[in-house]
Amino acid sequence: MATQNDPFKKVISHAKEYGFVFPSSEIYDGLSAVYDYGQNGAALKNNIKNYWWRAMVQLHDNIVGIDAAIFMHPTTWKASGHVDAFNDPLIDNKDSKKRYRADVLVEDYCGKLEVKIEKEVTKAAKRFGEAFDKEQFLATNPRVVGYQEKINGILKRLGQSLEREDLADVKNLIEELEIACPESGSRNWTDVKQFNLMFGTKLGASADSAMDLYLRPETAQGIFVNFLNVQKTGRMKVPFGIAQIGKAFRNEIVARQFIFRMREFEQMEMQFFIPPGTQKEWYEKWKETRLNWHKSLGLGEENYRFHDHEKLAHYADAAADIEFKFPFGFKELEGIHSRTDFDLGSHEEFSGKKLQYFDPERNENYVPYVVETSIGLDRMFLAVFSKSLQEETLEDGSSRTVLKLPAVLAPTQVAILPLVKKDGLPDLARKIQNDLKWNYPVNYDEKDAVGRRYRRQDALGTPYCITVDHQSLEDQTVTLRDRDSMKQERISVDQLDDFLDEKLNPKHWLQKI
RNA sequence: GCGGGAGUAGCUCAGUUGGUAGAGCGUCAGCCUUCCAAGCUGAAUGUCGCCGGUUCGAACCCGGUCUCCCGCUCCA
Repeated sequence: MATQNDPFKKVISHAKEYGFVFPSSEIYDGLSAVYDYGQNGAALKNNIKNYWWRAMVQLHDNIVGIDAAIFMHPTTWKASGHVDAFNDPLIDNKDSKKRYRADVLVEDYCGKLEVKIEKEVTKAAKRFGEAFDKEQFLATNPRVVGYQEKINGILKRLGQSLEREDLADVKNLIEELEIACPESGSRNWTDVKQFNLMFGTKLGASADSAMDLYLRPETAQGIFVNFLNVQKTGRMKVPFGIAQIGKAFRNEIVARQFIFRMREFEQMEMQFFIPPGTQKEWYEKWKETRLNWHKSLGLGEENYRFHDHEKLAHYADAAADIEFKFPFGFKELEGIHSRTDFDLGSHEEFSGKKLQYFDPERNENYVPYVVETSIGLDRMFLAVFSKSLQEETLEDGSSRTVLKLPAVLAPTQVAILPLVKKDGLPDLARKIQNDLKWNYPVNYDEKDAVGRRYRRQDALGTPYCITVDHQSLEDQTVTLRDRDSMKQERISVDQLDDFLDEKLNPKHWLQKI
């Protein structure tokens, strides 16, 4: 891209220029794929969190929220499967510059051998007709047996090498098998390197007593390990949910696209514990509920779609993404996963503690199934921000930049502007500001022509501007200007609270769900 | 990590064959103003990403390095 007309580039520079998102440690040239939220970004982000928390926790009497630590006992990540699944041996082809997973290359090679076996079977089946005994053929045909032994040998060696992290041997294996790059046909490989998607760190100040830890790669496990704590102390009855907002960390090989994929990111998720066998129904229910939450913000229904996973993660029996139309296309915004009893079951196994629920209706103990909703807070921020940023051409042919944030999320919800900064107008404006600031984030501005101030507020996404003029001094009315329509109406000062409550109270927004 | 592109004021960018930086917008102070940016006056802000080399002299040439963007690779 790199053209200044690119809408995504506009998003990034607007985010910086107006105090929403800054590159991290910018005075030191920044840090790759790490960003800081500025004064307006932090406010917007908090408002998004709040909107989610209200919808999920406050409005559901069977969902509670927790805040688990980022550090967790290392065994957590064995139980969750991350230690295995987040470790990839990668190898580059020096000629084609393509990167592959080394184990996948070897497995693909074995796949080709299996195809050869299949061909032999097909040939033989034709030759022998009715009398063909497949089992016997597989066990006795020397060529087929040879192939099969080779496959078994390769996979065994691969497994052992990966087990002891003997990456040199994985490379040897690739060379011995003369595996070529599917793209270039070249056999000019780099060494195999292990990529761990989890960030490691140490607990304990002295090196010898230190314990290896990971920064959590997902927040979900903090909920699973607290399942019983919450269920018992909260007297929760299945079905119930535990929600959490928090940071997670993944050492992505490539982190890109501004705040869409960061190495440090924030998730808002809820794990819903249900009786085994009811997962299908709850999965559908949460898919719908979550989509409605998104729609309630009014960013345009056409910007959302579901993407059902065909290839499922190791823990899931159904999974879908809610995708949003970002400036760079439809991408995952939120995931809804039917996680089965994988997590709790696995933690039972590794911890030796029972993580079960006695269901009085069924009169039995079971490990609850889980349906998860997990939304990337930074992605949600980007979705809201990028969709709201608009360049409008006005009737007179001029243009304005306006950030049409959902009013309920705006960092500043009301700006108070004295028409001129004399004749006592600022005094009344300040008085109105001091009244309103108890309920809303309010901004006061008296510098420059009022039209310019409107545009400034437009760029910040402030939905309402209140202008105090000379008439205000006489009859206690002000003009109230709407960001999106640019229309103004005169309203009495003592009606402001009612008007703003109608427009800004999250209640009215959440009732649309 | 590989390949390509790029880094000059808060933003967008200019900078002619190497002679130590400019514009517009924005910001700040003030003036003028009764309702939708681009009236007036004044001001601040850059070690031209960083380090090194060539040169009397480097934003410009060379080497290295960092960061960002795009495409691969990876991705619960």
